[in-house]
Amino acid sequence: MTTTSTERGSVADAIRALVVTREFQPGDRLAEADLAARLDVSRTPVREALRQLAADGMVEHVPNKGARVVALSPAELEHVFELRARVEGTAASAAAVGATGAELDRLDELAEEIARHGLPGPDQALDRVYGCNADFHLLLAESSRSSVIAASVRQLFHTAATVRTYQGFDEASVRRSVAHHREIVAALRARDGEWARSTMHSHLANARAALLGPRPVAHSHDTVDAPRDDGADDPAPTRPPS
Amino acid sequence: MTTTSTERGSVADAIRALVVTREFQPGDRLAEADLAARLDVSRTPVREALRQLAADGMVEHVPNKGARVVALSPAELEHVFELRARVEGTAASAAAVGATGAELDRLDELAEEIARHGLPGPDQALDRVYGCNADFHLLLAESSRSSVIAASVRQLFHTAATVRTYQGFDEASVRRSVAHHREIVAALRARDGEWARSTMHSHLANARAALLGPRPVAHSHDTVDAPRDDGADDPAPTRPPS
DNA sequence: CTCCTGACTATTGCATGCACTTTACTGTTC
DNA sequence: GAACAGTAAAGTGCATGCAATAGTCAGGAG
Repeated sequence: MTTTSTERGSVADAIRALVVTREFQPGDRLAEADLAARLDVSRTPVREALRQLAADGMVEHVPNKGARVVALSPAELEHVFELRARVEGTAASAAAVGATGAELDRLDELAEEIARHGLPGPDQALDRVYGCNADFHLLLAESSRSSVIAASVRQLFHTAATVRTYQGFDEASVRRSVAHHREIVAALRARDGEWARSTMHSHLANARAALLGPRPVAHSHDTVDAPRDDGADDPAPTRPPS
Repeated sequence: MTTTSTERGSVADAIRALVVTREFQPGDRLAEADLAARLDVSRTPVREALRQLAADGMVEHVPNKGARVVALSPAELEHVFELRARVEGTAASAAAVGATGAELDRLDELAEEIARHGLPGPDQALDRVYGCNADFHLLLAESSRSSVIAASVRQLFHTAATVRTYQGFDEASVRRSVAHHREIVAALRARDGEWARSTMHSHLANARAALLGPRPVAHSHDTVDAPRDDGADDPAPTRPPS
């Protein structure tokens, strides 16, 4: 059932997978000995991976107290989407210049796979969308030909690893999202960086709205500081008291 | 001579300091045993710190081959400044809402200290500016009240740890930069997020120009792909062949 | 002279063991 | 019954040792 060994994949990836599959939920402690036993390695590589994940923002590390899966508040999720829009928009713009033909072909494949597994139909499999979506966004970042951009995208993407793609999306949001992936590749093929950037902005605004609901209106007299989160059936991402 | 022990400060910070002081230059190998001896700890915490720094983007880690200080090409430095402008602009905007009085006071102090050590005069000490500037930008990021924003700012800032603040800046650029720090705090005190954001944009555009020279003009017939870097006397940041 | 092959060295990757900190429990005292 | 102290258990932090891999150099064949 669970992959019983690390199998040449890094320990950090294995732990990320455990978080993505909700085996560890936001706020859960990540005990080193426990992870070491699960992944069938010693505590040493586990500790290294946890430090790495902590720097990535997926895990919170407190000295002498261990690591926990980060629990993002709705306000912080808003920030994740804002930063992703800006950073991945830049990535898309740079990828319009730098992407190779092979990368564009692979992005096409991934966009189609996301469509197959995301849209209603015989092949729908929402639990398989997360991986394809991750591959799409991270490959796009690589296509920017900039290690700096790629690292920033990776960090932000992994920070939101607990947000499962398309889970809780309404169908219209899913259709828009699927269309965005295809359109981004079209923009890249046209070598139009601004087209790619703005489509990426739309893509992430759509995801934000599907997960978090309408944006809070600053000068309204109700719910000034608390963004809505209807539409998302995630467990309330309340931050554990530090 | 060198700080002979880690003294309660984390090993990662100690290694960062070695890079900032140019004891290790971009492209240099970071051998675990060597660092362990220098910092008077065993290889284990050194390895953990290197993984962390690799996730932060300051160090490049190749399996079975060890870690090297990242050498950023001029094109990647351009990307660092673009992303910093977008991400730290967002941080400044959020800090205008969230910064506490104590944080604003500390930012004021840091801005003044940067002025004292950066501007010509009896207290000028360019080598001390880096630390103050780092404190300023990282504290500003903390003031955003968002761990996500803070982590992104940290990552981008540390990625460019090899760029020494104000070294090679002409005097006009230094004066602008000093004024920017003060103006940003003024904008935060006015709780004006857009003011803070745009001043931060100017601040980083100024730093970019001082270090990298005029931006390449896309549709010019000369130097299309190679950004100028006159004005910076840094050693040519050529990327080692991978 | 060049290229290939082999062993040797240096360095990384990982497992294990011990010391110290934190936490939870239990027994005692007010 | 509640609060506190002392102790035991659990878990992290770090050092050390061994196995495995990459890099280096010497030797020999073409």
